[in-house]
Amino acid sequence: MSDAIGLAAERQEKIRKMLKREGVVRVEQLCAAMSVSPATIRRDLADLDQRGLARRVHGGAVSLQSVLDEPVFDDKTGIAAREKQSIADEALKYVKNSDSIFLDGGSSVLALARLIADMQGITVVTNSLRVAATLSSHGPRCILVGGELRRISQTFVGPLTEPMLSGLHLDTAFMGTIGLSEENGYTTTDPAEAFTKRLVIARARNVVALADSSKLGKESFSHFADLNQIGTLITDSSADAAIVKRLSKQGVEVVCSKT
Amino acid sequence: MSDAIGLAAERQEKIRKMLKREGVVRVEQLCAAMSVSPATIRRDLADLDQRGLARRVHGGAVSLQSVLDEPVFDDKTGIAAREKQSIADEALKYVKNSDSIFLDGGSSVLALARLIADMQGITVVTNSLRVAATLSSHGPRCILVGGELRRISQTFVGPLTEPMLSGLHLDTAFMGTIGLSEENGYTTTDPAEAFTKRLVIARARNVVALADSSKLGKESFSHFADLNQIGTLITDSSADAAIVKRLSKQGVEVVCSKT
DNA sequence: TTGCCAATGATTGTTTATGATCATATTGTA
DNA sequence: TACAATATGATCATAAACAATCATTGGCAA
Repeated sequence: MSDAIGLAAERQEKIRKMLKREGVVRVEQLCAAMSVSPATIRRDLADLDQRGLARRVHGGAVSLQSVLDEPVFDDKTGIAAREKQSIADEALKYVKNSDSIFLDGGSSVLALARLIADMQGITVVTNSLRVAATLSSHGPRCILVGGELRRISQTFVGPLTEPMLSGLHLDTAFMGTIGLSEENGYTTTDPAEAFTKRLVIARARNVVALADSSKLGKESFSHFADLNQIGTLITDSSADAAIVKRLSKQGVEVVCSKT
Repeated sequence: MSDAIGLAAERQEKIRKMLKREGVVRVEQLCAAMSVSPATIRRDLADLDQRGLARRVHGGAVSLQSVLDEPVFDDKTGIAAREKQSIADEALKYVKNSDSIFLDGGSSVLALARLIADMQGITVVTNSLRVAATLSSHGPRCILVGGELRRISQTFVGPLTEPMLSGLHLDTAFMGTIGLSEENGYTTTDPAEAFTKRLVIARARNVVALADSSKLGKESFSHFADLNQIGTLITDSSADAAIVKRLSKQGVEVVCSKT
């Protein structure tokens, strides 16, 4: 009370300043700096995390800025890493021995690629530089579909992928997506990316979509699949139950990984 | 506990920094740097490995960046990186604006790719994972020829490359080689690798071979080009003068980079 | 004043991170 | 090859941080 900082907004502003300056703050440190209890600081941090102004970690919080100065791609993997990991764990059950599978460039799919790096006896076809790099030193047979490098997604896309894909047979294709809505189905940002996704879907016996719950109900620019073209959707347990139910009614097998 | 770094995120950030700077870190070294137990460091490293931000190895971890960027596989011959660099410098003179060029998987060629990463206005076609990784964040247009991953050379090879290459036009192809002899021409270790090299040569208007002096007079298993199929050979100044002279007489333009 | 409300602090049981121990696996060396 | 040295993963105990709950405080209006 003596020199305690009264207003919540005032404290949070100060926390943000410290975060910006130091990158990391501890609960304990903040308590001392503002003469308030740990409970209050935790509430403030939870609030900041909720509003996307900081990232809560055990013991304190870290600046989003320090996460953001890395390549665009790594951010995506960092943000909902836990959900993506659990989605990947679930997806692994759809990989059978001696299958040939396709992995595209989504971050959940990349998490799956890491699990697959320890397998043998399957064939991985991919258009993702990151997947190929993950499997570069060891892992199952790896075939990369050529094409033009799209830097933002680190994938190879475009019409050049066609002649190569047309010669391949795929058991299961695992695909990420940017948006998934009941009206427009599966959508992504780039037409060239969508083109390649459509080719893959056409050649795969089964298609499994990996989409964390933030993708549900979203729409992006370029359509690449209708709902009924993709047999299985794996998402996380935070998924909106109403949407999941309606998708199920439309014949999509929806799997929610446990968090 | 005294000056131990408290937050896991903070430690991992620091580990990544060290990895970026040094390429390799050891558990012991990290324990000392942050005053925590080996168990904690191992957990951090396992976490980073899981998230694809580092690669765990016995005794510590290595940077993923270095795995893809560093030409670790070229010093069995004892040829210094400096010579390969000077060969690459020389080769750069054969790249003209608005060209489309091919870069294969040799280590001298990789050195050339690093120089080209700062250029614009050309198109790079490659079958090398390392070249693609080098150009992944920025650089000229990059097209990767698909195929099956050959781990030892980190290239994509085999019959699958054919449909893709057959649609492309190449101004200049820059190629490494394992052996180069007057009797057998250019040779490499792997038939699948040779197959792809032949395809490229057939589609390129000019071919420039990059071969450090240790390759001259050597022979490997699989033939991919006759001497007269490759117009220019760039080697280093330690090259055997007699061989160089005889090659020149056979119509090959031989360039020796200055050390 | 009285009563209400929002914010804070304290208490509780639970979860998470850490370090120590030990059996096993890996690496380097004779 | 066999051996020694080291690194490792698994397990457990401990301590710290946590979420949930409830009590307290102080401000404000009727």
